Parts: sequence; C-alpha cells; structure tokens
Amino acid sequence: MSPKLPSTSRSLPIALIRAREGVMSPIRDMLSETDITEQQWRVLRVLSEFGTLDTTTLADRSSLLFPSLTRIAATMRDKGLLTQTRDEVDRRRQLIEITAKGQKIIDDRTGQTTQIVADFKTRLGSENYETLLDLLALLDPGSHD
Amino acid sequence: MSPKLPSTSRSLPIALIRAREGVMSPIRDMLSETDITEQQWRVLRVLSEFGTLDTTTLADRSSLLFPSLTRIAATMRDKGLLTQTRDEVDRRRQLIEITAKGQKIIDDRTGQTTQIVADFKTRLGSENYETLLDLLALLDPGSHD
DNA sequence: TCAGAATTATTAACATGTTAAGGAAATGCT
DNA sequence: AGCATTTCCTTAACATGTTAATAATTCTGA
Repeated sequence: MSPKLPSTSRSLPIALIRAREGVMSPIRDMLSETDITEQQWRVLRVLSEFGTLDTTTLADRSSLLFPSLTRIAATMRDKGLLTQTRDEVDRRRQLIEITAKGQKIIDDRTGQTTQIVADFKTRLGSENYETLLDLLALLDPGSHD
Repeated sequence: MSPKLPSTSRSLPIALIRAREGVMSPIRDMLSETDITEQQWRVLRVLSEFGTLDTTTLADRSSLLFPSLTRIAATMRDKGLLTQTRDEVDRRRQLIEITAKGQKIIDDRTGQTTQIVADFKTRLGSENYETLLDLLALLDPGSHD
C-alpha cells in the first residue's frame, strides 16, 4: 500500500528548474551579445559587489562548485576580466579581483539589468516577490536550518 | 546616475539555484546508491507517470534540452532502463517507453521519495509549500503568461 | 507534383555540474 | 623539530547544459 508519488507537474525540483529558466531567459538574451556566460556574469556581479575575494568565498557567494570556479576563473583571467594573485600570508589561498574591463561589462548593463529585475517584480507583485525570496531561502542548505 | 544593482544575496537566479541545491540534496543522497543520475531519475519519473512518449514531449515534461535527452536516452537504453522505437506513422518521431527494470528503480524507492517530499512540506508548512509552487509557476516560461 | 519550408532528431563543440583523487601549504600535536 | 591532519586549490573523468550546424522526414502551396 505504498502511497503514490506526486505528479511531476507539482514537483518542487522541476518547478525550480523551470522557474530558473524563466528568470534566466532575459538575462541570457542580454548576455548573448557579449562573450560571457551566465556563470561568468555571476562571478563578475559578486566580485563587483564584494571586491577582492579568495576562491572559497567567491565560490560560495556565486553558488559555483570549486572545480567549476577553477575553470571559469582561468577562462576569465585569459579574457582579462579578473586577476588572480596568491595570498602572501597564506600561500594556499588565491585572491581574485575584478579588472576595469570586467567592471565595464557590468556598468554598461546596469540599466538593462535593473529593468529585468523590475519586470519580474511587476509580474509577481512586490509582495509576492519578497515572499518568494523568503520561501526559497528556507530551502537553501547554506542557511543552517 | 545609474541605479545600483540589487545585492546578489537577494538575487532571484541565485536564490533559485541554492533552493534547488537544498531540494536535490536528499534526492541525490538517495540516488547515490544507484547508478543513475538526477536527470535519469527525472526521465524515469516522467515515463512512469505518462507512459510511452515521443522524445519532444519527454524533453518538455522532464525539463531537459533536446541534445541532453538524446545522450541521456542512449545511456539509459544501454542500461536497459527504457526502449526506443521509431513511430511507424511519422518516421521522424521516436517513441520512448520505460522498461520493467526502469520501473523497478522507482518502485523500490517510492517510500523514500514520499518521505522526502513530506519532509519539505513539513519544513515549509503545507500552505507555504503550495504558495511556493504557485509563485514558481508564474516564472515558468512554459505557462504562457 | 514537386521544390521550399517546417518538424524531428542527431551530432559537434565548448562550458559547466559533479564526484573523486591528488598536490601544496598551513596547522596541531607530540 | 617532525609527522599526521586539515585546509585550499587543482586535475581528472564523465554527465549534462547550451548553441549551432546537419540530416532525415513530412508538410505546404503554387
């Protein structure tokens, strides 16, 4: 008498994937005219907001796995979007910093990005928008719940 | 005087990624004792729910891109989890069906899966859980909004 | 009927996701 | 000091995400 599985149409994992698709779609459109990916954009955003970061913190804040970030950072370094320097105090650590070229990519798109966010807030309504962020935070494993 | 970008800590894309991590974590744990991935599990779930499907419909319902599904289906066919047959009416189409071996993987884990879903409902509260699914649906591009 | 357009699926190429193994530097303990 | 442990990062190997190009089949309209 095992209970039936929920329909995939009301499945949380699938709903999250589809929502992400919907949210990323306009951002992807914006980035299509550049040479950077969605993940590289995320790295730029985090570096721009927090300044120089070590790799571990950067991975955490941009929600990337370490091995992915290793490759992405190497690519971005080669493109001149960021610099990597070794921490002289703790020589295991690497410090990553955005370059002027990287910052310009963000600055040139601040208006577009702001508009995209505003559109989603309008679509959901401000209150729902905040509610959604709060509910999503409850599912975040990094929130120590 | 361009407006400031929102902090990445209240960013919808990042919140969605992290939430997905949290939701998939116990499912990933469950699957770690098997030889199938999270995406292969999703394909099995959809095939089990809807029966024989053509590739396009299967890709849509399991939220996978076509090229990904091509590879995943080939892998799963080699593992004996599904069968692929050509549609005799429209010979462009391919029909995919779950095998008994594939169905068994789901059946053996119905209890665990149900428990995982129940845990999330408890964590959020039933009402919040439904609210979350509704809000996520608003962001789904497939919902013709 | 038949050439052009649309549909269905595959393949290619590169970036990322994911887990496991490995390497270098710091830390802790004796 | 010296060795095991831990931390930080890289590399490897394979699966998937993503976009573009291609092939096979069907559809459409003159």
